[in-house]
Amino acid sequence: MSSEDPQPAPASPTLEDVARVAGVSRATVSRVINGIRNVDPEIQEKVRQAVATTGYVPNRAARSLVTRRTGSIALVVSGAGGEGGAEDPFPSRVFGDPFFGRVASGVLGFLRPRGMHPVLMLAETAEAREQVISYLRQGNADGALLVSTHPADPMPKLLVDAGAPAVLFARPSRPTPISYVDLAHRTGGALAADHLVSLGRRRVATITGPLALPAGQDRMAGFQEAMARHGHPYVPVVEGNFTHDSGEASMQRLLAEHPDVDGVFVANDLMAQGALVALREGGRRIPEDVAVIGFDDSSVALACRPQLTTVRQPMEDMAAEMARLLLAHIEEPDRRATSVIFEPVLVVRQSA
Amino acid sequence: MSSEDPQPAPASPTLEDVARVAGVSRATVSRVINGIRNVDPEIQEKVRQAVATTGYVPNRAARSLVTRRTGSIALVVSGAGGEGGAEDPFPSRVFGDPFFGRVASGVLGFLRPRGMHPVLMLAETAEAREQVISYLRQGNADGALLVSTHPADPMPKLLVDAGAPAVLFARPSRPTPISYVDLAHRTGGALAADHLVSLGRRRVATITGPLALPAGQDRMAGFQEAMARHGHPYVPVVEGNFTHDSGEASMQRLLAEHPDVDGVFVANDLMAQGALVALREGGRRIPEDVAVIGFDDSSVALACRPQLTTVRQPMEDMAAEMARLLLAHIEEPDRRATSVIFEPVLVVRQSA
DNA sequence: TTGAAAGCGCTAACAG
DNA sequence: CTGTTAGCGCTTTCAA
Repeated sequence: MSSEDPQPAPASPTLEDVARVAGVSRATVSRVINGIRNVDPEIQEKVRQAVATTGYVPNRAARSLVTRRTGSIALVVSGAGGEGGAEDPFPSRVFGDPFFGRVASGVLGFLRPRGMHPVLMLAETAEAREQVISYLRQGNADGALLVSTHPADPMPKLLVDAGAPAVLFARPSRPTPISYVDLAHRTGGALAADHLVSLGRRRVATITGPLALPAGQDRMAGFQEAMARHGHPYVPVVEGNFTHDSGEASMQRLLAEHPDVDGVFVANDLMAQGALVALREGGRRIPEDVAVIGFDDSSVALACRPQLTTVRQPMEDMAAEMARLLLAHIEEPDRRATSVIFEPVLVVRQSA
Repeated sequence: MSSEDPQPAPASPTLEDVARVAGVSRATVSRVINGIRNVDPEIQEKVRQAVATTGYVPNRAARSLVTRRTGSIALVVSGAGGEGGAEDPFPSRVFGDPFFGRVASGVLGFLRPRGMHPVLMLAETAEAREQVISYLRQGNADGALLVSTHPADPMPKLLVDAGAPAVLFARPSRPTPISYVDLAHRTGGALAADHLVSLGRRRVATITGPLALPAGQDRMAGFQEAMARHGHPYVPVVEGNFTHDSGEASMQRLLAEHPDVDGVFVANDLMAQGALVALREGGRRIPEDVAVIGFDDSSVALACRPQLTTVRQPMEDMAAEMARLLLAHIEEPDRRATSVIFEPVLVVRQSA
């Protein structure tokens, strides 16, 4: 009541301490803490008191050791590539992409209420990939969520071989027995085509993503097929790589080769932003002269002038679904690989 | 040599297994694995062999339990706010900001070679903040890196009170005995002023960040002071909030109130991008009619047309320094709080 | 230089 | 419904 005894080491209290204070056994305290029934309500109350007065928090390492669960999952962003130069801009590039933010946000939203946490990892070199696998094998994380940025990414196979629970964002380029969440990219492309046609555009073209990527292929194919259905079997195509600059360059090429183009479907918003720049420099008014449709509905769609009409990918929902699937795989290790496909929707703004 | 015996459960090998194969004790294997000297080279070799043949990887939970180290650190992005609506866009917003990507990238670059990993956490509500503290107390992470987005953020104090090793990005608004890494914002503002003056601009204005934030204050003050030194004691000011939209709106106001403005210093690139839009709509040519200088040198600076002249903040280096400081605090718990201030540099492009 | 043994803090049978 | 008893896999004195 007067002075504090100098505690030599305020080592955090353990189950043992709580048990002593509550006058019960460690096991009982453990039961109360883990919400296992079959504990006398009165004793439960006494334990809760003791927890409060001691300021007890369970030690996760000790718990993990026996439960073989960590409550963490790895959130892996992978590329391909063997070595990667000393000054590889890969990390900045990928985390800087608004894409990643939405994935992180969706994952966190699902994981957090469940007391789980994502550990950020990069897997862009062979060494980094080994590190991820080893991390999982050490039991640092219960499973992995993988966002792959390269068609030749060896990571999916490595995860399968390691027997680690895992879920991919997007279908792997090579068939792999692994769960994934994806978007109906073809439908997205078709949505864009239908809208351009309904706007009366007839001389349309498309700037695609990397065609080695299923998403790149499918957005283009969906667009072409729908245009064909509308009686336009031939659509000029320029392949981009999803960056702002490639969008600008591709649009310049398109303009040079097809100066009369009146509508463009661009496979992501970042490239569409670049395309807008090229169009303006080419003296085109948007959407009067050329209508532009992007893809993703990322934050840049709103930053564009005019604001981008775009095919929305519900990234947060997709990411949450990935987390949900992963937890299911963790609960039930022999679960079969599943895929969940989301439907895109067209968001009409000012560019088309 | 012919067929594989069906292993009932290929439970991962333990130290015990390796010891048996190598014909030594657990303790010796442990020593070899942890690189402790005083082990006979021959035995070392034998152990290494055994590790290889068994495919052993140390179990981190077991190790943590005794070492009291996890090899993880929390990377916390915090706001303020008590509750946060059901559909709080905070997570998307913050992770979508190119800012966050660069921090993550810098942190990862430093941590990875040291075998440590960041766990992503959000702390935007009272509940979430408690979760972070509890996470640290449970020994899930050895310390925390905090990126605060709000001047009234209670997180710094909570961390100090919890006695957790922690390092902040940016000086806390309220004096707090905690280490942080920051930028010489005043110098940055001065750099912008000097450049505008050297360009012959005399009717300059500034769009600031939130003035409740030290960074917002300091960038403005540095700019004003330098302008005063150049003989321009009065500079029109409009306060923005670091978003694209607020940049656009602020510029519109500036244009209405000071139609003859010929130079603007905008406190971040995102707002500068918005300002560019407003200027173009106002019929101004950039940089001929109005020179614009941004701040950060984020990816949007390059996406702007014309490309933004901007004050570069070496985010990746700053983030790496945060990680370095944090590890120092973890190694040496009684270490005094330190601050490290980085110098900004002006990156001249086309907008000024 | 090496081994034996004692835990780290917790959960999970198994009795009672 | 509660307590006793084994460990989980590792590091780390302490002896030898």
